[in-house]
Amino acid sequence: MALLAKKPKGTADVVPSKSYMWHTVEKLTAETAQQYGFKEIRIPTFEDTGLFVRSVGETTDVVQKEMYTVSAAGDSQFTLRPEGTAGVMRAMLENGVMNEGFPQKVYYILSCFRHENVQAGRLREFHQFGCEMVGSASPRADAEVISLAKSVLDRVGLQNIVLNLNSIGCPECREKYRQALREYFEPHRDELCRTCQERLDKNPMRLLDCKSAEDQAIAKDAPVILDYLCDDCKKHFDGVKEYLGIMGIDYVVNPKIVRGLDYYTRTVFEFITTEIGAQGTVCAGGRYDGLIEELGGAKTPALGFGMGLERLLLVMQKQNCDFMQDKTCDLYFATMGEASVNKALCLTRAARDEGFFVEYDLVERGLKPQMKYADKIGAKFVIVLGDNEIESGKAKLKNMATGEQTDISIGDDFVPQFSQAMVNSMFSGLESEFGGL
RNA sequence: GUGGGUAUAGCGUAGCUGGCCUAACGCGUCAGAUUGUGGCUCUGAAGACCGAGAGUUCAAAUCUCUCUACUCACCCCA
Repeated sequence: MALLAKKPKGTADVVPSKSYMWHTVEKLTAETAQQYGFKEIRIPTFEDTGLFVRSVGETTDVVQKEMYTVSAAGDSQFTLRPEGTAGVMRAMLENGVMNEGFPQKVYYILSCFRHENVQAGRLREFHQFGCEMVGSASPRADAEVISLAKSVLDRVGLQNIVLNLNSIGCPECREKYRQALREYFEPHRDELCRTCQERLDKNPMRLLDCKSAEDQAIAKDAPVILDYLCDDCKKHFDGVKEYLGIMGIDYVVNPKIVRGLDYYTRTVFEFITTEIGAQGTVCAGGRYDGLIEELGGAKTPALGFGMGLERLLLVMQKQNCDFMQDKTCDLYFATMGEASVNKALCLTRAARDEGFFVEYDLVERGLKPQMKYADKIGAKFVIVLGDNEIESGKAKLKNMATGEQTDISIGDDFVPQFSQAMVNSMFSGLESEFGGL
C-alpha cells in the first residue's frame, strides 16, 4: 500500500490497544513523585537555542550534532528540547519559583528530541519522566532523589537493575583529575584507538569507557576520580553512600559513570539493565550545583534525574511486569430498529451521567454481530432493546460472564436498578472466586 | 558517518536450488450456519501489483545490480 506519508525516522506511534502501557508508567511515576512531595511542572516543547548550548554544554554531542533547531520567519532560533532539566530550571527561575523557599521539588513527563541514529532503546523523539530538587546541598538530597528513582523502578516492578554511583567532584577536583588522566595516558598515546586519541585532548574522562579491548587494558590502572576528590566533595560522597546504606538501597560505585552533559557536579548515577540491548541506562541523573548560576540565577545547589520511558517500557515488557488494563464497557445496548436506537440513546445518556461506561451500536449491524461486538469489547452487561421491550418497559439484563439474565425496568428507575445489578454481580463474582465462603 | 541483518495482505509467517504462485497459512476484519442474543466450532468473503527500479530468461516473489526503508551495532545517550 502506498501511503502518503510514513512516520519520521526515530518516532513511534502508540496504537489504541497499547496505550494502557503508557497510562501505567505515567500514573505510577507521577504518583511516586507526589509521595515524595514533588509537584508537576510543565514547560514548552521548544526553547531558545542558547539555553541548551549554555546548560548542556557547547562541546557535547547533544549540542554539536543532535539538536533540532528551527527558526520561523523573523524569530530567533529555537530548539526542540533535547532533555528536560535546562527548560525546567529556566521555567523555575523565570517564574520566581526559586524565591518560594527551599527545597523546591518538581517532576515532569515530557518528550525530548535528539537527532541520533536509531537503535534499540534509542529514538529521536523519546519520553522522559524527570525529577529535580533545587536548594539543598546536603547529601541527604542526593539520597532522597536516588531513593525516588529507585521507588519508581520498584513500583513498576523492575528487577535486576543496578544502581551505578559515582562522584565526578566539583570543577576544581575534576580539573586536577583530568590533568592526572592526561599524564597517565600521554605515554600510551600511540597505542590508543583513533577516537581515544582525540578524547585525550578534548575529554580524557571519556577514555575510561572506551569499548576497545586494548584501550581498556591501558585504562585498567588509570587514576580513579574518587582519589582526586577534594575534602568537601569526598565528604559529600561519603554522606550519600551512608544515607543510601541506611535506606537499604544497593549500589555499586562505578568510577566510569561520567555523564555526557556538562552541567553535572559531584554525584552522578545511572540505573542500568542488561536486558534491552546496548542502551541499558533506564535512568540517569546527578547533581548540578553550577547550572542555575550559569543560567543567570543565584548560586543554588540542585540535582535530579531523567528516566527514559521507552526504555522503561522495554524492560517492563521483557520482565512481564503488570500493567493497568483499560477499563472495559459496563453496559452495551443491542438495538433493533429506530425506536430501539432512540430508547438506547436516552438510557445511555442517563447511565453515563451516573458514571457508567456504556456503548451501543454505531455501525448499524444486526443483533448477532452486536452481541459479538459486545463480547469483544468485554462488556459486562448487555441489554437487548427490541419492540417487545419498548412496549412493555421491561428488558433482560444479561450478565456476559455468567450468561444469566435478570429483569430490569427501562423506565425512570433504570439507572438505580442497573447500579444494583452491577454491585450484585461483583458480589457473586467474589463468592465464586473464594469458593463460596 | 561506518558496518551486519531484514524487506511477501492490518499483524505474524510459508514459499526463495526460477515455471504447478492468476502467491499460501495463522491471527484479525466482515458475513452466514432456519425466525430476536456473544464466547466454541464450521462455511464463505474482502484484503498483497511479493519494498522500489533496472537487468538476465521463453518464464522471477524466487537469480544479478542499484536504490530506499526498517532493524541491530559502533559513536553517543534516557
